[in-house]
Amino acid sequence: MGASESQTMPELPEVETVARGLTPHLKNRRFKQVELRRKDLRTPFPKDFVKRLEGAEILDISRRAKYLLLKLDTAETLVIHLGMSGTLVLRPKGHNALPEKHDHVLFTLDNGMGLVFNDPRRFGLMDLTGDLTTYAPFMHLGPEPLGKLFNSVTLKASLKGRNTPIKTAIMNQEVVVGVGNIYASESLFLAGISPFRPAKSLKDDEYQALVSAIQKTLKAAIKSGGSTLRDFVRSSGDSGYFQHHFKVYGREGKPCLCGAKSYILLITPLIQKKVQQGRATYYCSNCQK
DNA sequence: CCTTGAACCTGCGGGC
DNA sequence: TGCCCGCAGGTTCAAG
Repeated sequence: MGASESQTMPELPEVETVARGLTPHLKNRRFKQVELRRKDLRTPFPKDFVKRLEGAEILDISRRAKYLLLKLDTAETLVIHLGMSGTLVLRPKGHNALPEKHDHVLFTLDNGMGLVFNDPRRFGLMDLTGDLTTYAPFMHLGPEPLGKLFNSVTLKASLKGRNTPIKTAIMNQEVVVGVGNIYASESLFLAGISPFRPAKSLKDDEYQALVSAIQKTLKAAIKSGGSTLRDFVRSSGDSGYFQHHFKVYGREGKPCLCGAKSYILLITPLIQKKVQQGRATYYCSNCQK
């Protein structure tokens, strides 16, 4: 039937879902051919990019922060960031369709399958590195939100003295990785914390509530992505995985789910939207203090 | 060091 | 219908 595809929108759960979805198709395959259809994305492709990839075997597919990592048998790792609008699309063997608009990189695997990187806004990037432990773009990344290094103690410590709004703070990849504009709003709503509070001003139990909320939100989104993946085939026209069950994001003017359950309030609280640091924040002023 | 705002780029939808 | 504006899920850099 249709092409086998990887559809993504790029916060941690989406990148994680892509990594998991690509794994059965890419693991232990080799890049037979790589074609660049332009010389750069957000950054230039590294020197000899094609030459360094062609013939290499993909040993493992993983994720760090919002980056996809393809470990190769050449002692290098292909680093891919999807930016705001990047997608990786798998094409079945024999699928000889002409490249579409914004198809920037065409990979052909040794079994004939294709992998296409499409990115209209070109905020994505691809790079190759031999040593991730000294890879400059990763040196200042904060802890993985689902790892042991992310907890109320470490979060509080990293936000000490910070007056920046807590919503902005948790989107800072040096504080914790993977949380983007959607899940920042969602997590703060779940934690009952106002996005406008200074980052340093939370009480200990609030840092704990926020850590738990971030983890719960991201885990649920990953689970949702995985269940929607359905063997990695996406019907065309589908707008994406997770649009459906956001509690606050994109719901400006709609009734808050918590408030709607209240028998005490005479009016139903509505979700509000405000711009913080140039990004839309959605929240309920009744539920979040 | 901390914080904010702008820049990068294209497409889409709403308002007039 | 067409044009203009604002907005979009990320990251980086400059300036205050």
